[in-house]
Order: sequence, then C-alpha cells, then structure tokens
Amino acid sequence: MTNPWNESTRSSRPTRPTYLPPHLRDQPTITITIPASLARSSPRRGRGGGGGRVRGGNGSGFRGCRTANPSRSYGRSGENFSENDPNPYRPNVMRQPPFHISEKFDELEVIDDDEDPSSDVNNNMNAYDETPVETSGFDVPPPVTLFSEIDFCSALSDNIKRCKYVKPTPIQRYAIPVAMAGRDLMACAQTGSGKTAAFCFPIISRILKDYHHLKSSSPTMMACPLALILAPTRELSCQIHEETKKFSYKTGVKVVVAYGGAPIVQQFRNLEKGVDILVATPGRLVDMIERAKVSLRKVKYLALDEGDRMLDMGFEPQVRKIVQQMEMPPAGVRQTMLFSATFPTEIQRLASDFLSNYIFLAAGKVGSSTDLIAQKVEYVHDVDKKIHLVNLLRAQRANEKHALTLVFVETKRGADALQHWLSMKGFPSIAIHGDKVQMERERALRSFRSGLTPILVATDVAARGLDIPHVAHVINFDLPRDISDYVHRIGRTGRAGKSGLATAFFCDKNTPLAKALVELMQEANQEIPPWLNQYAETSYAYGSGGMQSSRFSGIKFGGHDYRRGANNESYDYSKQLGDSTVKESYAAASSPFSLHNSRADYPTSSQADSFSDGFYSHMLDYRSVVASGWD
DNA sequence: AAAAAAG
Repeated sequence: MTNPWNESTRSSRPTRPTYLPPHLRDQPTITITIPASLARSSPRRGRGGGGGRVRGGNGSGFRGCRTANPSRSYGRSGENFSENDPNPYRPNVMRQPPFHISEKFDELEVIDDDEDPSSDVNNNMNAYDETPVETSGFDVPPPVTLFSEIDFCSALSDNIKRCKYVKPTPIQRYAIPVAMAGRDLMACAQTGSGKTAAFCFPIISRILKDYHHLKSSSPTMMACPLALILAPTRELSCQIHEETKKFSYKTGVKVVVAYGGAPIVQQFRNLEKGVDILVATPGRLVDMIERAKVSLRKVKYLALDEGDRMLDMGFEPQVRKIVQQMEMPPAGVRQTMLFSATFPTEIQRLASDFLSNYIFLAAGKVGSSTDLIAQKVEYVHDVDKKIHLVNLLRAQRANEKHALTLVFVETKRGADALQHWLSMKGFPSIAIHGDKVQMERERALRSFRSGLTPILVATDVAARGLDIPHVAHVINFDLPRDISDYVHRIGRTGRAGKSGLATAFFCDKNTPLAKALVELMQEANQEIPPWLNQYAETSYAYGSGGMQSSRFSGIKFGGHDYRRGANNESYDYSKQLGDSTVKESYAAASSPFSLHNSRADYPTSSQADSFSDGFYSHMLDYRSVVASGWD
C-alpha cells in the first residue's frame, strides 16, 4: 500500500526537531508538525515499538509509590535523598534531549484493521473501560463501541487510523454520536481522555458532508469559517490547531489558528487562503473581527475547549461578546459544544445561555482524577518548599532518569525565581508564564517536551489542556485556590491510559482547599494523610460564609447536569425546549437522565438527593443540584 | 488573589 505521508516527506526529513514558525505552518508543504504524542518513534509499523499517545505505560515505577509509605522518599527502593549527586547538571555541557520530537508525517502510517486487540495499546486504553458515563437531556443518541460504526468519510477514517486511535474512549463513544446528530453538548470528561478528538471528528465530518460544496474556503478578504474552536491559552490553541490539521489531512478542510503574541499579519495571510475551521484565543479573534478580517456569520459549529474556563470571570465577557454580539448565528441555529474536565454549577448555569436543548455527558468518576494518577500531599512550610523540592527532585533523578516534571507555582515572578533557583542547584529547568514573550513561551514548552530541560516551572498558563507526553510527575509547589485548577494541573500527567504521579506541597494558607482536596482524593481512592483530614475539618468553618465553600469546596465543582433538579427553580427545562408540555414528561417516568456502565459504587439518577451530601455531586448536571438546597 | 487573553 502506498502511503502519501510516507513518500512525500522522505527526502526532506530533518535531522533534529524543527520549529515551524506560524507563518509557514499552513504552507502546502510536507513539513507540517504534529504533536509528538501522536508520532511514532519508528517509521515501521509494528506492535512493540513506538511512543504513540495510546502506547504503553511508563508508570510501573510510579505505581509503586501509591501504596508506599508516604513519609518516605520517592525512590523505588525508598532510599533517602542523597546529597552527593553523581550526575549534576552543568549548564555549559551540551545536552542531548532524550525525547526526539519526531513530528513528521512520514513516521505515521495507516495501520491495518487487523491490529492485535490484545496489544499493549489496547490494554492500556482498557483502563477506561469501566468508566461510568452519565447522560442527560432528551433523545440522547446511543453510543458507539467502535469508530467504524460512525459514518465518517474515508479520508477522515484514514487519518484516525494514522493517528493510532484504535478504539474510542468513553467520552468519544458518547459525544461523537451526539455531535454527529447535530445536538448541542456539554461534555465533562477526565483529563487526557480524548476530548479534542471528540469534537474535532464530528466537525470535520459534518463540514465535509453538509457544507463543503459551498466552497467557503476559497480565498477571500473576509474569512468566514464554518467552525470556531475557542481555547483559553495560546499554546492550547496551537495544540488544537495541530491536532485538527492532522485529522483533516487530505480532506480539503482548511484549519487556521489565530492567537495573540504572534504577528497578526501572518495570521491574516493564512486566513486569506481560506478557512473552514478557525481555532482561536478570544482576544485575537475579537481584534480580527473588529478589523473586518473575520466574520462569524457562517459559523455552524462552535466548540469551547475548557468550556468552564472560557465562561468564568476572566473570560466570560469576551466570550459572550464573540458568541452573542458578533454576528454569530444564535443557539439553535449553530451547533454548540462545551468540553472540559470540570464544570462548576455556576458555570453550567452561565453556559446554558449559549446552548439549545443540549445533552449533558459526564464520563469518569470525578472531575478528573483517573485512578491512573497517584496523588500525594505533603505538609511543607512556605519557607521550606524550595529545599524540599530540590530533595524531591534529587531522589527522583536517581530513579526516573528521563521523567519530565512539571512544577506549578502561584505567580509569574515566583516561576522565574524558582526556575533560577533550580538551575543554580543543578537541575535543568525552564519557566513558562504570561509575562514571557510568545517566542520564549513556545521555546520553553519545546525544550520541556524534548527533555532538554526536563523540569518546567509554570503558572496556570500550562494548567489546562496541554498534552505533553512523558510527564511523569506534577508538583504543586503552590497549591491553587480552586480545586478545579488542581484537577487540571495534575491532569498533565496520567494521560491516554498512562499512569502518573502528582505531589502537592500543602501549607497553612491552603486550608480553604483542604476539604475539597480530601474529597477529591477519596474519590480517586488515594491515601489521605491524617493531618490533612484535620485541615479539612477546619476548612468547613473557614469557608462557611465564603466563596470557597459555596463555590469550590468539593460539592459543587461540576460533573453533573444541573438541570437534574426536580424542582429546579432557576432552570426551566421546558423553556429551553420551547415546549411547555415537556416539563411534565420530564417529571414523569421517562426521565431524560440516565447512567450507563454504572458500577456498584456509582450513584444512579434516583439517588440524586444524596448528591448534596457527598462528593458525587460534582458529577451532577447542575440542573439537579440547585434544588437540593445548596444555595 | 493570581493567571489568562489584544497591543
């Protein structure tokens, strides 16, 4: 079989990882980059080799830590931190990155359908098999088991195979049929479980089927995309762009990205060549619309990645402007899809402004924490954090030589300071935050991905969505105020069936977070240090009148359809359907809410009342919990 | 209270 990806690039294969500046990315060349997570380390088709995203566990070493004595160090053998490091980092020595970022099409091939189902790929993805999925809404299309059950066009199917998507993850199994049916969707699924593909495949497929004859992608001065994908950070929009481009390879569907910090002229040039799917961050998009370079009047599909983030305080006005005041067709005319690992109740309520008769999906037991991530919390005084971190990294270096470690801090200044300290102490590290120029941000990410600097010190700019293979350890040097942020941060590890480790440094000022943290860890079957339980109890009183308890303390942080409330005053289900008779039918036996693949320990919809008392409520459609007296 | 997102 001939493989165009293979042939076309063979001669131009570079010898080292190459950065492709934005202005070159949409050239019809062969040097399009694709995320390393989807590239194979060997150009040969095979069952054993390769470093694809669905490939086998790096985590055997860390898995042991989950049951290890928490007071001990991270060494598999439990040795204590060694002061004399045999392999100190010397900045002047040329270092070889351990991870070759081979992002070339010629390393991808179409795999045959006879792929051994018992290969390591599938075994790891089976970690998701028992994931419970909650659906609510009317006439939910049935889920599929295989990609082949969905009527994608052959070019898209080929791309899916090339990307080694062997079998849909739970969120893909449910969300793709919903999206293909043209329904609005709010989807809540664990980090790293394939949300991007879940909205990308249907968008590409439906553009091909319904709109491609319109030739809307022919060159124009005013770009009129058919689909708009919004993301909260520049790097995430880049990543989505790369993925989407890969999925639409050879389909004729054109994908363009627009984000701040990069020359706008180059992005205009890309737009002028035609665009079907526009991936953007809000600020740059508004700018382009105001300059009349982009019009949203033809948008048929709107996807908000990290949907809860896009609608929280910082972003909501901008996003509302884009969706409601810039010629975008109204809800019900366009199709709207929101995806995230977390959906706080208040945000769900806001989001219903953008949705029409939508279906709510929740895949996975908690907001994120797949059991694949081992979570540890250590009590560390503020002043001791730096030395504690160095000790931790030292122990880790002895065992996990090439493990990537992502360290989250609270502030931009703090990120620079800590990165500097780590470099002084002999740990190759780099920092990323919003005060750096875009080039530096992208350079930092690349350097981290490749393993050249295996420690990345980051603010929340890197908390969401970024898919970085080989991140074995996430350290919350400073814990976030918001439990959702914690969920997203630790979700940078343990992706696509792999396991990972998350360590948090807890100090007194994190008391307001304690309760939510304990509940989250309990749900993920993690060992809770007794002292943390003490803090959790004080944090009840702590936030009793405050924001933390009402908004983030565990019980409301999203994962259930808020429409579920039987007497939900603030949500009129019938109004949304435009049919006053619907409310009766909703109250009647034919409930639009159901639960699939349920396990014994997972609540059914009839147990909705108990949600208000426990952690399961963060899995609730907010339409149900409002009525439970939480306000 | 901080971070992100336009320049």
